Amino acid sequence: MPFLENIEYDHLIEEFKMVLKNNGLKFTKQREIILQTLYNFQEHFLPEDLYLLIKENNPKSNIGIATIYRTLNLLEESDMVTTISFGKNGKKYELANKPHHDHLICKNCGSIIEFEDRDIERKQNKIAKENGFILTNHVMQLYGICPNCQKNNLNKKVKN
Amino acid sequence: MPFLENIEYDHLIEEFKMVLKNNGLKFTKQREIILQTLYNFQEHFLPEDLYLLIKENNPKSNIGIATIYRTLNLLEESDMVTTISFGKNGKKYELANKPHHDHLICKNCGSIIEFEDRDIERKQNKIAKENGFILTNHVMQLYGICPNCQKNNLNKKVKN
DNA sequence: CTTCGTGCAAAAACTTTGCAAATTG
DNA sequence: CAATTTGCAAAGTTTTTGCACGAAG
Repeated sequence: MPFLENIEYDHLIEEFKMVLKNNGLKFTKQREIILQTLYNFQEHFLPEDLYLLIKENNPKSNIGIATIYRTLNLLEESDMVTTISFGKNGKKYELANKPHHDHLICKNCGSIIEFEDRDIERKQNKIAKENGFILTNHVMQLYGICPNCQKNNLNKKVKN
Repeated sequence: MPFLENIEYDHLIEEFKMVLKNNGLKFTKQREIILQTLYNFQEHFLPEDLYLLIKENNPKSNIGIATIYRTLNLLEESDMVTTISFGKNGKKYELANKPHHDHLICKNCGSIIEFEDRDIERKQNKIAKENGFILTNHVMQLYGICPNCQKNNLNKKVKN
């Protein structure tokens, strides 16, 4: 059994159980598998992706796509997952448990560098405050060409 | 006739015509109205919003929703509009011709406030430079609860 | 005139919902 | 046990597509 002694994961499950308890909801096998899968694969999932991955990794669990949707909505409402939309692909879900990070993304090769900057975060909080917002999270992605790709060209479907 | 001597708008149209010409496409009345509406209202539109607004402002044009979708996709592929996708509200489109700005988004009602911050931009450039990236653009979205939704206590369906 | 674009309606894709049976607390 | 959850299928939504006619170049 993998991940048996994973404190971080255990903590995540506890947090989930707490959300459920506070809302009179139940901790089911399906909800556990979904959270576990989000944790183990640490990816950005479309509901469909998650559904297929779970089908593959837990063949006997037979989770319906409706349950995936219901659980992702629940996790989103309780801020346990965040959503990002990368271009045309629609909304993708990822666990919100990791320490916050931003992304520097190469438009050519797709490589990603994660970074964190306290000054920017402070400024963001200030801006939110000035607008009366209670800030819950943010997304910051810087797009460009990485050092490796600076000699290459990229193609466009539609020419400008 | 409003907007008759608007150089900025004229430039936008020229840019659009260039994209069309470069791709062997045609400059139609419908495409013009869509671009004009995006320009005049400077909002974040769902396809449906745009459709209804155009129906209201250009009753005789009778543009179909399919044309809205097709044109928005075309504009997106040619980088003339950008999109934001959030929550149940789906993907919103806005013209990309305005000076760069970032977004403060209410997770509850989906309302969007634009802002711009030179300090953050400077810091972003610095980070890119430190990593050897040539920066082309960025996306920064701050998510939270807007003053109005805080007041109405609508902000949490699920308790943590 | 030739090619592309459009509206319409139908189809596809995506998401939610009603329900009876199963599971959880 | 009572209450919630589930899978399924059906019902909503949203977005795309096929087609015949109209418009643009």
